[in-house]
Amino acid sequence: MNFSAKTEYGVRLMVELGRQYGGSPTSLKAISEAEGLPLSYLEHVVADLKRAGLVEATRGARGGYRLERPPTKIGMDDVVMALEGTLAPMDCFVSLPTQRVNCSHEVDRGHACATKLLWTRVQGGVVRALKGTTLAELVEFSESHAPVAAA
Amino acid sequence: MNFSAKTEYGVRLMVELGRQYGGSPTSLKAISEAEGLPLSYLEHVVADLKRAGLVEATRGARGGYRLERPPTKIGMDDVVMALEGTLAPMDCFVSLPTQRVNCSHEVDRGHACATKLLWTRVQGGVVRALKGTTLAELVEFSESHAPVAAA
DNA sequence: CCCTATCCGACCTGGCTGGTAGGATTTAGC
DNA sequence: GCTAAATCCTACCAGCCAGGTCGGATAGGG
Repeated sequence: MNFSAKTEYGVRLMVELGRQYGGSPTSLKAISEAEGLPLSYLEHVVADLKRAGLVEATRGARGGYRLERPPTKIGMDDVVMALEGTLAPMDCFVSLPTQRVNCSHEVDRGHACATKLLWTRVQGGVVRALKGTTLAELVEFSESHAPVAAA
Repeated sequence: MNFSAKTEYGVRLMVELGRQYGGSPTSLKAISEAEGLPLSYLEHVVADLKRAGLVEATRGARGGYRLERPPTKIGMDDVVMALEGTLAPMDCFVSLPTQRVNCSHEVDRGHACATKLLWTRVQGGVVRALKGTTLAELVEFSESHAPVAAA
């Protein structure tokens, strides 16, 4: 069970933007330097976030990115979903837009696949944990634990 | 976020063994045929389960595998952990044997990595979901949903 | 205009996952 | 004791894709 590094980067990026919320847009360059992440890769990451409507861009000089909504209104489930594409713990586990989750090898032979029950519960646990955490919390957490705020 | 196919196979295998609990050992061949999984790969899978003390083997003709404990005493966290190796949602997220979980880039620059809070919660959710599910439940589920028990 | 940004798509590559192969060892049944 | 049916063990392989790079187009501020 592993979230991708892309997701880690994306979350870090969002936290960084959350920290600047209300101010002028933050450039990717600044973020990449602050977090020590490859700039060119961050472009892809932020593209996902933008597509999901979590972030808005200002082009041109002195441009950059800003959050679309206040950090308190951003659930981490949205963020992770945008980056990860899905929250299914198993490939066969597709949750159609309007439907409930369902496993592709539903009743593939005699008996329904038992793993379905398990993955449903796991997914539930993950989603609950993510939904119950807002970006604002992470921002606050990172700030309260900052040891020496830039010497 | 994805569990490996190996884990899926392993869980299916355990369910199959759970179904036979109390009887004579079940051979991998039988399981591979029942579940439509490659026999030679199952050998690797079952090796993990054995190493974790979940399953015991009888060698030789008419041999096979049996559960070490009754299905009601087997939490799915043990099973998945044995197969997956770890339940950390991020690579940097190592839980040392005797210690608490901790992220390798702890206080890697100015501020503690905020993602730690998030991954801790997610992991908690997953572990809770797994721990709260026993193999017995899955066995029962798969049996109760069996439509036509072998025509 | 020029510098700084976002934007966009093509491309590359190492490692990991899922799977195979082959042989050694153990044991039940005849 | 042979043989067949199993587990066991180790080495190998192939494809996929995550993570990362690059080049260039577009947009906007000073």
